[in-house]
Amino acid sequence: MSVTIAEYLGKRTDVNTPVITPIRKQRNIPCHFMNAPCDKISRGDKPICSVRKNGKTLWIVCRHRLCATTKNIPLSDYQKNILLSVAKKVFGSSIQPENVLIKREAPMHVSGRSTYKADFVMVDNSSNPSHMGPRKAVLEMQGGGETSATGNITRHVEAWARSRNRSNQQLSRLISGVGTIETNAWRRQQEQFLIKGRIAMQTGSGCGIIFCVGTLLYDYLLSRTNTASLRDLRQHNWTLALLSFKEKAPISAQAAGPIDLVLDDTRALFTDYQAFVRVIADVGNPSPDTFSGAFETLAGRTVNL
DNA sequence: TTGCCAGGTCTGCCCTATAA
DNA sequence: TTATAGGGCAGACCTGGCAA
Repeated sequence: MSVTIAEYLGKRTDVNTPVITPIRKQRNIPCHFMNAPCDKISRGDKPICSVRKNGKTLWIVCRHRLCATTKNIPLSDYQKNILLSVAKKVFGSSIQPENVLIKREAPMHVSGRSTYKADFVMVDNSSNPSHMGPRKAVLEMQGGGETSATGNITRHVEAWARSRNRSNQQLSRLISGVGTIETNAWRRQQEQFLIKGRIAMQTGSGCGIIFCVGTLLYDYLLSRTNTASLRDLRQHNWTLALLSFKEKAPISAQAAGPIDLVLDDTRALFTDYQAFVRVIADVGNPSPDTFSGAFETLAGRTVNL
């Protein structure tokens, strides 16, 4: 397993120029994707936005890369474009920006004192909606997640920063022993997906949930579930949309700067939320050997069942 | 009303354990 | 060696409570 660094502080590494400059820990270095400083730099981490699994498929490793949810700062043009592309996909391509309502980190109340937060709540506020799906939706964004052996990435970046003959090519070399952890990303999202989706369904008709992920996470989810039984409700009253963002163009055709992300038409699922939850829960098979064989009693004796 | 603080949520970083 | 699974930790950010 290996990865390459795809973006460093909003700059793709697979172009030779301009040569990327290493950034040391400091505050107020702007993030390319939101109207706020890069918080990785401010806390002393390396400003890696995304990596490529085995040098190929993009895996986002910064929470702000796909679409930052931070409140009380103006949405950047980049965020607006991402959110509008989602709105067009779920509410219809004719929807206008002024009819897309957004709430960031919206509280979602569960029993007891606990409160979950929806990354976004998105509302179609147009007077004559041109779609059959929900007009209000919880929107969760998870472009990627963690990698294993992050220390290897840190050491790789530090060696690049120390190098006298520093180049983008050196920064984007394969880092071995590092893998993407789709399992962890899904593990952490699963609880929120179940609870926030449930809240959306209970809130009333016209509410749905949209889950935006990256290519690797989309493929991981579908490989773990039997979605063949799910009805395609794209043109009907879907309550769950699973969408995937991918790179816009082949790497060679890209200019310097950030990697463009677009929704992947080949990776999109519109279906019934409850049916999808059943499919998720239905991955287990009977396992009689788990409940038989050698056991130990609390007194220290071995018992075979 | 304002400012401070504690606590909660979310998520990336780093690590270990285990099995194939 | 690689893939998978999971735990501890830290930082950013937000909310609610409380005192001034």
